[in-house]
Amino acid sequence: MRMSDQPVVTRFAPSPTGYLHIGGARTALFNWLYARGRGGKFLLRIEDTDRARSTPEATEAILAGLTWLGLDWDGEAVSQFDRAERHAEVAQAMLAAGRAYKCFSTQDEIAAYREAARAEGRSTLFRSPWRDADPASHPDAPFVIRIKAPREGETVIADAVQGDVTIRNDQLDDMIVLRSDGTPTYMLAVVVDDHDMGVTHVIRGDDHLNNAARQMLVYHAMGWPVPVWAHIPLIHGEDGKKLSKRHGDMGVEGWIALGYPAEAMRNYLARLGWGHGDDEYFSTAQALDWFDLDGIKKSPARLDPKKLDNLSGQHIAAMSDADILDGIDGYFAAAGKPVLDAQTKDRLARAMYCLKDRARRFPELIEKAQFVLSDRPIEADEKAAKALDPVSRGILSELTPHLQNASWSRDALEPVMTGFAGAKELKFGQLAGPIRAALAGRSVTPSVYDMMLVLGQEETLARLNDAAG
RNA sequence: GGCCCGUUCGUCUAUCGGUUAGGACGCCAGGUUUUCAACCUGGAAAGAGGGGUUCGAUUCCCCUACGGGCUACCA
Repeated sequence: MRMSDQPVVTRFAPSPTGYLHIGGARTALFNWLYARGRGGKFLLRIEDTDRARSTPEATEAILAGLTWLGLDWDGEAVSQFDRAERHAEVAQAMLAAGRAYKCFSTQDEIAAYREAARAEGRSTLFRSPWRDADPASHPDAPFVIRIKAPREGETVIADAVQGDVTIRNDQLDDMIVLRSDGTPTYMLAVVVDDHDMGVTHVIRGDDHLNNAARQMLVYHAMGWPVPVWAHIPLIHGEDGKKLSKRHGDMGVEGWIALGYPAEAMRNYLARLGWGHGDDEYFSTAQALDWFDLDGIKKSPARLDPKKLDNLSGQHIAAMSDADILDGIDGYFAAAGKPVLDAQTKDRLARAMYCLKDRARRFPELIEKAQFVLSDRPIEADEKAAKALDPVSRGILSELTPHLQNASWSRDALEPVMTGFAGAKELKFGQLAGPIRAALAGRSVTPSVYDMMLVLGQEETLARLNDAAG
């Protein structure tokens, strides 16, 4: 039975040495989409074998990032470090089977070997003298276990994204699988874990493409079925270079703090390096339905915040009020602002219908919601203050009586307002500006009618009178 | 240095030998408009370079250039 015929099992295997960055998030998303879209399993493994660089905080940040993105995993996250015994066991098994050997070369000897090789222009791959040594000649000294790599022929990686990638076996060295302190190396650990976890599809960054050839050695040595590989291109910054701090290489919490909803991030990330015809804006359900390995591009993609903004605006407009409120909660938490209290939420909810389709990110929505979040007296910002010059204030004081007896609906208000503007020979804009300033203290707001409706007659008149002075 | 991968408008991409090389974001112009967001119409904008193969190449092959990755007792 081929791996590709079994129920799909994918995994995301980050090393907890920092936050979950955008590239990792996309890798996780691809794995999640592939598995979930096929009724398969999506597993999580924390590659924490590098004790010096791994931190629990990083693990927490990664889990939090995945959770925010809505990428749920099956079962408990596996700690690679906890499985060290099993890894060592496999190394011993390969040793016993003659597929691996003890190497007593010291690090100094190896370094010297490489230096000489480089000087002579030879391959710097280390060729251990212990590969075929008689066990009887083994000294009583520290050793590592190296796998016996073939030196003839070639290894073909049948990659679902990259196609067949052929590596000559003389490019492979006898990599170390077990260190002298008895701990496993990454190359051994990934293979053992992927095998034990039943992973059928390994979807990961193409920085691992060459490693796949080395890892295949372990599969072969153990007689294990090789998973389907899919090495996806890395994401680059706006300048086409590797992601840097300047160019979007922040943790997902950074994107949350910028005010993007999770569904927008999923949409945008999925669209980066993967495509489904001309579809740009789509739901997670559609992505689940459409996602496939053969739609993945082979070239790296760059981040485009403008496009993310555009998609984000479309998603916010389409989200339910409750989802938006939840999203804003997350945004406030990530941005280090106080959580929304019930009253604020209630106010936002009342105005949501006229806010959601005019904001691309949550901060923009909050900014436009100031009219309903603020209480009297309304403080005008600089631009709004300008709109409240003496002439405008006069206009407002003339307007209020007309609103006093108006019935409070858009249909009723509209003729009153336009009639007033017409009588005063004002363009509607000349009237709307001051009203906007009086009601919101801002120059950028939802439509004046919506604000009046949301605020109610009493509050509207009070604010108008406040401004009219 | 060696090996591997990549290269279509500024960006994300479509095209799976024959297209006026399509779409989206962004940009420019105009329209709509009470601000913003949005919307409508139009526009500029691409096959890295060079060789092949072929009746015909963006598409297949080779070389070069550029970009990226791997080459650890890191993951």
